[in-house]
Amino acid sequence: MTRRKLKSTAVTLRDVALESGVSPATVSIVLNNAPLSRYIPPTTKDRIERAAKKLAYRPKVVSRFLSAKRNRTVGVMVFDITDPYCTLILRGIENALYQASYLPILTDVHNQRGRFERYLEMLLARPVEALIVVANWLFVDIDLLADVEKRNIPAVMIGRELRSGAVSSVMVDNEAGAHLAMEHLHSLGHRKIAFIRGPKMLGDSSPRWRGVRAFARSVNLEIDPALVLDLPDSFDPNSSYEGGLKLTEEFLKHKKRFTAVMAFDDMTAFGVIRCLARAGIKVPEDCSVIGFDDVIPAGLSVPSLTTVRQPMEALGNAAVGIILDAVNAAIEERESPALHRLLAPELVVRESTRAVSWA
Amino acid sequence: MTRRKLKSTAVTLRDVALESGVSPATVSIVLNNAPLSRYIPPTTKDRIERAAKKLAYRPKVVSRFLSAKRNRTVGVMVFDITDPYCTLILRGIENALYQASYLPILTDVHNQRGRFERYLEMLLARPVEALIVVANWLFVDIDLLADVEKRNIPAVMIGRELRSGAVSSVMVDNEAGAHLAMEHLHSLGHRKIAFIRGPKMLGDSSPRWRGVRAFARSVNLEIDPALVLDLPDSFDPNSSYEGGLKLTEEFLKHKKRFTAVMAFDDMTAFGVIRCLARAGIKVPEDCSVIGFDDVIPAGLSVPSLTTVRQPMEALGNAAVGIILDAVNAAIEERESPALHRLLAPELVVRESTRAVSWA
DNA sequence: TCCCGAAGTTCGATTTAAATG
DNA sequence: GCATTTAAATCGAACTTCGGG
Repeated sequence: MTRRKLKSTAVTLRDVALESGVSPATVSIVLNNAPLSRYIPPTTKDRIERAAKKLAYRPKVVSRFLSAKRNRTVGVMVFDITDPYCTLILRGIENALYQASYLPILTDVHNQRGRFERYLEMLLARPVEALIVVANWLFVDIDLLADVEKRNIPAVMIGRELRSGAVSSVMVDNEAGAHLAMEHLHSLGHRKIAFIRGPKMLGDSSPRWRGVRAFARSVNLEIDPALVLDLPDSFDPNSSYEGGLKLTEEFLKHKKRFTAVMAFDDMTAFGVIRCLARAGIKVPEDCSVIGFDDVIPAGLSVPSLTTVRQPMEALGNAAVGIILDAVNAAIEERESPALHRLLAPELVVRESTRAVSWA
Repeated sequence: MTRRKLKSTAVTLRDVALESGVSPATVSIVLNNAPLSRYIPPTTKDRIERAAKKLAYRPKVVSRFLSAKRNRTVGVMVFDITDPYCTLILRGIENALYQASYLPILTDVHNQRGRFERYLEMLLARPVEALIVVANWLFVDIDLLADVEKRNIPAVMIGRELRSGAVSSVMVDNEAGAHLAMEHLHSLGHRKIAFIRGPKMLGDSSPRWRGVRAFARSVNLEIDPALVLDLPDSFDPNSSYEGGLKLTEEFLKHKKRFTAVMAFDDMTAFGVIRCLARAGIKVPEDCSVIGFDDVIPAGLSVPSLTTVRQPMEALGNAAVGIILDAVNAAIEERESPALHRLLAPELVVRESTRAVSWA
């Protein structure tokens, strides 16, 4: 049988009523265990329940929450689903939503502003009960504020902060993370460290650099300006890999000696390692490399990557907690201020870093 | 301002009507550019349009498509969103859906049967117009057939075929892919090839092996049974990486000489490379390794991985095409048979394979 | 007193038939 | 009779009220 019957066969409350020989009202009362169901005899209840089961009846959520103005759906926007960073956050979001019996509508913005706007409209038009945005780039701004705030839809951003406004945020503590990385390299004896900083556009970049400088100051480590380069601003998803590659070439060209590279993120670190490999420089024997994020490939590559882990599932989780609280607050007519949470990163030591050889 | 107004502010047609001083009907007519709008003077139109803009009015999809029994939403189920294989397919699905102004509800089954069932219920209860399932494991079976077919919801599976039933499928041509891989290794002079086959449970495994044997026969290549091992059946997402690692150890223990390894998929290949590296065997100098899938890390690792690319975005695209056709067919009360499409794979030559050294 | 069911309500956008000037 | 506008019915499905038996 590969044919499809033409008549729609969605099972409705009425069907269950017909099947069990009672009225829709009775079915509703029994199935929802409403107060009135006290008066309904067990035999009838049983009959109804079996009929519902037999027909695989599920109340449609749109109808059910018609008057409650709810639909147990939240909109999720990611900047690039192809980016493993997004993937792990998504896992955290999905998991938390599942616990709460919510479903996510997923939209992938492809790092394009136009796409972001169109998707935002589509999500608001559903409408969704709340919005979670995983965004590192900054094109998410006035629009989010204007439209979302006007409609009072709880919103939270992961990975970026939007001070001023009703939009909450959840982020990793970038400064602490950079501190962790520096501490690790320093404890391995590295003193000549090259840095590939993030693009200036990126909100993560400056706190990480702050963390680096703070640590350097605290141990009297000198940072050679010639060994500091910035990833270019770019919307190309592969840009940090390419950037790591090219900027490492720069370092090598200048003939400045360094024993370790601190990359802005894991993708950059992969680019760095690739470039060093080409130049015949072995990681970690000749040079240590540390990343940031702990994206899935980090543990798989050869050598596996030492990195600072963002608690990505926890980020997703926290975001869901925030918006669900806000949704409940709105229902109970309570106020709910925008929240801004910082989550602690964690150092993951693998193979790409090693103590400097004094030979 | 971090406070949230208490009154719900969903803007409705009525609000626009109030704002512009006309009736809801007029607003609807103007905003939809309905035939009747011919008679409405530009001044009124303008007033309405400005009011709509000012209030950021968006017609709710559920209301709009109430009579049409549609909601422009499809359910997407993936077995593990953390798997880069899923990620690229998702990109294809998302893209095609976007073109058609549909939105996906994403569910991640975590390779767990119970989760699959619960999610299936939730999606059917929405309801969604159609269902796309990215599944390699086989727990998707009778249930999908029973419930989905009962409700006449168009469904398509990516990566697995469910002959018998109304469920369509889209897959890569595994046999052709294996053939491609073998041809490549053979042309590089490899004759002693070790094989790590997929888990028996997996639908992909047997056609790939068929492709291997067909090619071997065609060039009179002998396959040493001692150099053929199977990945264990497992639901652990990391299992193929671990499997590649362990099975390669087996090969090395047996002291059988081989110059190339054909891994079931890229993750397995990463495990293989890791194991070889530990044993001091260089890839590709001492041994070539080829994968299957072309997941994102494949191009990033050192050495980058030669592999057989599944056209994953195209898979997602094709799936969307199929279910959208089916949805339209249902609306027009046409029949629509289940479709089964095979897409061609592509060889991607990178660094992990090299001609055998005859030295 | 206890149980049931017909009829009406809910959401918001569209559509129709009719009412204005 | 014509150009504009609108009140009211409709859609789907679950839920709720109220009165009858």
